[in-house]
Amino acid sequence: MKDKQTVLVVDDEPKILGIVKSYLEMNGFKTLCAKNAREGMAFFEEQGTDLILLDLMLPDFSGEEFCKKVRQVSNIPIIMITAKVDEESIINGLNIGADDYVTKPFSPRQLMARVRASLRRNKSHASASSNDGSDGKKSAVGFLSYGDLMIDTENRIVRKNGEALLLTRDEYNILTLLMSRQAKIFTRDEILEAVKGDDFDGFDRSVDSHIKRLRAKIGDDPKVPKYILTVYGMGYRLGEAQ
Amino acid sequence: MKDKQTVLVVDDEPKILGIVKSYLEMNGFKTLCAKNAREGMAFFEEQGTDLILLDLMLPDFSGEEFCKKVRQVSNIPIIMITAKVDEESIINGLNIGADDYVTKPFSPRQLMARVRASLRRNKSHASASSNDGSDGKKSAVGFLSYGDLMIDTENRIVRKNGEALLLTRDEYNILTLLMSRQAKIFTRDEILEAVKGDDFDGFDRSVDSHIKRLRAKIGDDPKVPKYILTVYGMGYRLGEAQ
DNA sequence: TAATTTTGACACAATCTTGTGGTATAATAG
DNA sequence: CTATTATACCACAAGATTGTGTCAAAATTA
Repeated sequence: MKDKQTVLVVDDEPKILGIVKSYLEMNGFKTLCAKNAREGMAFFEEQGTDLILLDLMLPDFSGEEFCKKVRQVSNIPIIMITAKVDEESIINGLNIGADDYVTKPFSPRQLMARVRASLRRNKSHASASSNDGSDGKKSAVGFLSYGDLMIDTENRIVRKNGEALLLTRDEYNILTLLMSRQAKIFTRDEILEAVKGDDFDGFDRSVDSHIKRLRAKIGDDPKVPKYILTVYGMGYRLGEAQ
Repeated sequence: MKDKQTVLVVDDEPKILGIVKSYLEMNGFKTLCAKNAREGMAFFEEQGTDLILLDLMLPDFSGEEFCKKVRQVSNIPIIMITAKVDEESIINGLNIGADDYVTKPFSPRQLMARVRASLRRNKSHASASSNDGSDGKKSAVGFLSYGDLMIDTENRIVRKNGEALLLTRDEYNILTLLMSRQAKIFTRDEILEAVKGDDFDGFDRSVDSHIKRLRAKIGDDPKVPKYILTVYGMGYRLGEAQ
């Protein structure tokens, strides 16, 4: 079903190169390792890759230039690797054409998540991706729907009976999460992880606040919810009242 | 349906040990606590664990050595606990074979998320889980069925003739337990242990209450039960009247 | 910087769930 | 058949969980 995807890693620290390589390969990717920009360019031009992991601090010429050069001929995802302190370069990097970044030190989990996300995002642009909907109703690519709710995921617009709702970022993300797997019960932790990332250290109850606001906006009565159901002791899920 | 998974925590700070322990146990894990590497090795060798949480700064021999030793014989996930500043050791740790890390201070959520993610990842590599169905009917993964009852274990939905039943958490867990091994007689103690954990200190009688409520919800007449049978002097089991 | 929006926390009320005692009923043993 | 033991049932209290209003902190925008 799929050929192994290739990731080019450009970093001058051999340690990081080694770690990243081994984790990528553990996760089924083919890797090309370059210890400087020149080498990286060579790989990129000769072999072709599906994604580039790029340290911005390189010995020969800068990651920025590398990034620019690649962007002149290709749209493949580029993920920067930077030190956390260096916010300036992050902003700059994103400006120049990188798709995402990870800050050192990063966990394998984090890295793989970013890599997969970038590849997914890129794929969906390149080729019509299937809707992945697990046995749900068929729907057009880029749309999620449930009842009279419809989400245009491409443009982040939520409509109820055609009328656009003004959702905040988190509200939108939560609703999209629930809609993406309509039967599944999402625990508060899962919701927080999906929406805020796994280093959020607030309370579970903030999810309740979001759900409250969401329900209000989509016109769902908490006593008799039609959309967002509470599963006592577990979490929330989308579905019809049972 | 599931044995409790065991996590070995190796840390010389009693405070952290205590906190981690309590959160793990709250989340349904069995924990082994070791305050130094030697103790940890002993636990690992004698008891076997599913995951190790390892502080890299240990009094006797270093976490690195510990990690290496474990890696010589096992692939179980190892998550490092490190101080935030110590980037060097993080990189080093990942190099040596740790799977992930959390930096102090960490939130319980974060910790649990990492633990679960690591276990999930490891499991999917290790073995395809089977349906375990003891000579029962074949069924799709994620479903249990008996008569006109069906449980979608993925989404925690119980249906009778297609109609969803509203079960509480404990009711659901008990029913799932009984359904998971249809012929087996479960004693009240077994039921309590499976549902409430082994530190529950209530009475057996509460199981009766649950059974009563369950029977009412699934439409089972206690005088002539079709689903949940009482085995006098023993407990309960699923099955047809004898 | 100021104004506005968004978000997280908290307290309290409302709701749901569960454990328990007491008693009635049923099953078993003698 | 009676005594004994086990289970069913009920009502209610205790305990958990969730909903909501409010407010302050944080983020965003002007």
